[in-house]
Amino acid sequence: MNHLKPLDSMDRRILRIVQRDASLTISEIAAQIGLSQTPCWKRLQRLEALGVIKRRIAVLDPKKLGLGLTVFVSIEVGQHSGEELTRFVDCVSSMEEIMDVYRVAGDVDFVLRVVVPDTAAFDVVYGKLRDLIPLKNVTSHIALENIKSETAFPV
Amino acid sequence: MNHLKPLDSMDRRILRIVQRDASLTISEIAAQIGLSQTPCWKRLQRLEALGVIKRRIAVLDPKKLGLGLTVFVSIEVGQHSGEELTRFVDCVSSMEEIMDVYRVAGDVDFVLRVVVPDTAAFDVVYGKLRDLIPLKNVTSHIALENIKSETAFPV
DNA sequence: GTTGAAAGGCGCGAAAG
DNA sequence: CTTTCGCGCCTTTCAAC
Repeated sequence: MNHLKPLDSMDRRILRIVQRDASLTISEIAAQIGLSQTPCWKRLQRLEALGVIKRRIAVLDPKKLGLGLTVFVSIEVGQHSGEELTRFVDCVSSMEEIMDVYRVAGDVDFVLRVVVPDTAAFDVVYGKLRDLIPLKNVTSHIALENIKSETAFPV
Repeated sequence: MNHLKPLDSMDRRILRIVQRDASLTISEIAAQIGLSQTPCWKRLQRLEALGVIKRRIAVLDPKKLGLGLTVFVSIEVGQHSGEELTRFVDCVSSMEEIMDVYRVAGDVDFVLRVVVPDTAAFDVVYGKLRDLIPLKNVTSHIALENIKSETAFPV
C-alpha cells in the first residue's frame, strides 16, 4: 500500500495546486505544471490511492454561518485513571463545537480549538468540559482576530 | 451582496454534505437531501455566490508529506509600537510553516500553530520568531497526539 | 418547487508512439 | 512520457408543469 517512489517534483506541484483549489479540471492542472492530461490524471489517481490526498471538501465561512467565536482551551487533567482519561477524550472528541483536540507536552495536557456562535455558547461547552471529570486547570484564550488560517501544507 | 433569506434547513443539509465530501455529484447530493437536481444545483450556486462556500480544496495527509510535528506557540509580545507589531504579524503570516495565527485575549497575545517535519525544523522557525522583534515570552507546546482534527463546522 | 431533455465539457481509459 | 480517440457521465441550461 505504500509508495515505491516517494513524491517527485511534479507530484508536489500537483499537490500545491489542488490543496488550494480542487475545483480545477485535469486540463487546467496539467497546463499549469506543463504536463499532458493523461499523466497528470494518473498522478492524481496515485496520490489519492496512496492516501496523500485524503479527501476533497468545501471550505465554508464560519462568520456567515454565525460562528463568530474561536476559543483555545488549555487543559491540565491532573491525576486520573486510564478509563477516566479515555472517557474524557471520547466525550471531547464527540462534541461538534470542538474542532481540534491535541494531546501536548509541557505544562498542559490538552489543547482544544472550539468554534461557537458567541460567549454564551462557549459557556455551555466550558460547563460540559468541567463536568466530564475533575480537571486540575482549564485556561481559555478567546480569539480576538484570526490573522492567518491556512489549510495548505508546505509541500 | 448579502442574503435576503438566511439559510434554510435544505441549505444546511447541502452544506453538511459538501463540507465533508466535495467530490459528490449534484445528483448524489440531491438524492441525499430529497430534492431534484435543478433546485439543488441552484442552491449550491447561491451558497457559493454568498460566500458561504469559500472554495473547494483537497485535504492532504501531513504524515505522508513528512510533516510529523505540530507545535502550538504562545507568544507574549510585551511593549511594542504599532509598526513593530505590524512587521511582526506580516512576517509571521508569510511563513508557510505557520499554519494559523490568532490574536487572543488573556495572558498571551498570539497563538500560532506550526507544522514542520521535525524538531530541527521547528527550531529554525523558533529562531526566526525570536529574531523578529524582542518578545517577552514564547511558550511552545509540542503535540504528542492529534486526537481530533475537524474541518467541518457545525451547521 | 417538480420533471425531462438537450448541448457541451470533462473524466476516464484504451491504444499507439 | 506523449498524442489521439471515444464512451458515458455530469454540469448547466432551458422549457414546461
